[in-house]
Amino acid sequence: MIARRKRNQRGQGALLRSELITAAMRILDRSPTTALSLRMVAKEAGVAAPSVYAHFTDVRDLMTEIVRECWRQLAQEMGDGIIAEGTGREALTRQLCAYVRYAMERPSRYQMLFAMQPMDKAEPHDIPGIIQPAFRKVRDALRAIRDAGGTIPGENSFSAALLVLSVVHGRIALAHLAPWREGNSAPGVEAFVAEVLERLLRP
Amino acid sequence: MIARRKRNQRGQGALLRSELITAAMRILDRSPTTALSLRMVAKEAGVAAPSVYAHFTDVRDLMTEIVRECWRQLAQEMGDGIIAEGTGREALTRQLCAYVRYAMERPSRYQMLFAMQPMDKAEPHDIPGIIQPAFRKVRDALRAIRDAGGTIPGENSFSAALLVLSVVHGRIALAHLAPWREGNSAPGVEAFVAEVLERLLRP
DNA sequence: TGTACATCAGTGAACGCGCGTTCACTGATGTAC
DNA sequence: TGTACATCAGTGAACGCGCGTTCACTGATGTAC
Repeated sequence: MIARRKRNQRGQGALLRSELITAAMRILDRSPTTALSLRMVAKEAGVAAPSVYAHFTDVRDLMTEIVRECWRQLAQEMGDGIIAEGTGREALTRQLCAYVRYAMERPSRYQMLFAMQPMDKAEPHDIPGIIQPAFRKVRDALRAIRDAGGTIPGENSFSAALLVLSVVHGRIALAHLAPWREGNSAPGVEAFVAEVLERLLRP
Repeated sequence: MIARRKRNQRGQGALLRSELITAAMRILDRSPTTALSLRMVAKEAGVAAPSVYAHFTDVRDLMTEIVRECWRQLAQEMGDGIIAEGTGREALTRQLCAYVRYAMERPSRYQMLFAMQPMDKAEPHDIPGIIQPAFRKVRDALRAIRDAGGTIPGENSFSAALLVLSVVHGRIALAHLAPWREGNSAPGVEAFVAEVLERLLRP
């Protein structure tokens, strides 16, 4: 049983918002599913279901913010990888290995990233905005490689990043379908990515 | 309203099984969602919910067979592409274009392929078996290219196929996140794949 | 040729469940006088 | 310093819904005699 939560102090009501999101992360890390619900998240946070409405307009808003948080975390772990010194190519490799590790160690969180249905054309959608933190990191690394005189696979850093992320995500998705197969472990996929990168950055 | 279906003749009860699966396909083609339910499928087939149990042990069995059918169709469309004559490389390109077209024109069906959660380790799972029809087609085409003296990207046709399918699936998944963006249309993705293939098959 | 019966394909009602959302509320905490 | 009051964070009960699954059943169709 989840312990009943102590209510926030006056003026600190907004804290519940982030507590709800981290509760969602705990659920995702614990179970191999993408099927989150508002009630599950509220329960995990130790709060009654209606309390969610003080911080999110509806269940879709909640889910969107959870996905956004997943992308933000992924981008951050990719960023952490790049802080260490090294050439552009090494930096890119570290970045993508961080990406693969995130995806393989937290499969449910990763699957959330791509589970979002594109919304109605009528209402404003900013899936690109949600994805950008991670995409930009790869594009910038490729740009650095090109500016240092290296070869990148594509006309510009944008299309090169699209290719690189396609192959990395595609490989991860296939690995997730059959995680028990040899080669589909985290190190297996990392090795695959390193090898492909080597091939793609060859002049 | 779905018309109430005429019951099958005696001895033809098994027909309902395939009718249920094609009903599921109709739902997927009509709506941009992967959230199928047993009751939705039964209703679309013009049948009461309990009737499903004569042909599938439970909802999971039904869903598994629906996914299997999606893979089978995909493999078939890829096969149709290869019947025409041409070099191995042309055949592979046509095959992958068929793959891309299937994914872009029937996004919900395509998303089903990857929405299956890997099942409990305890029970037998044959996701690889489900995927194989499509995977083998690509591997065989690559094998033919190599046997004809061409270069393939990887030590053997299996790892080359893994690379090729990774990049194709990855690109499609990214396109599906933002289908309204230029370049994420079916022809845009087909062009991307053709370009990448050209690069990967270069000696 | 007629009729009783077995089989088969499928139904209708019901179950308990979790879902998103609403509403009026509670009770602690700070503020004004 | 004491007290009335407003605000704030969150609750409990209820709603209607669709879900998967069960059960006893119905009614058409073929078969045996």
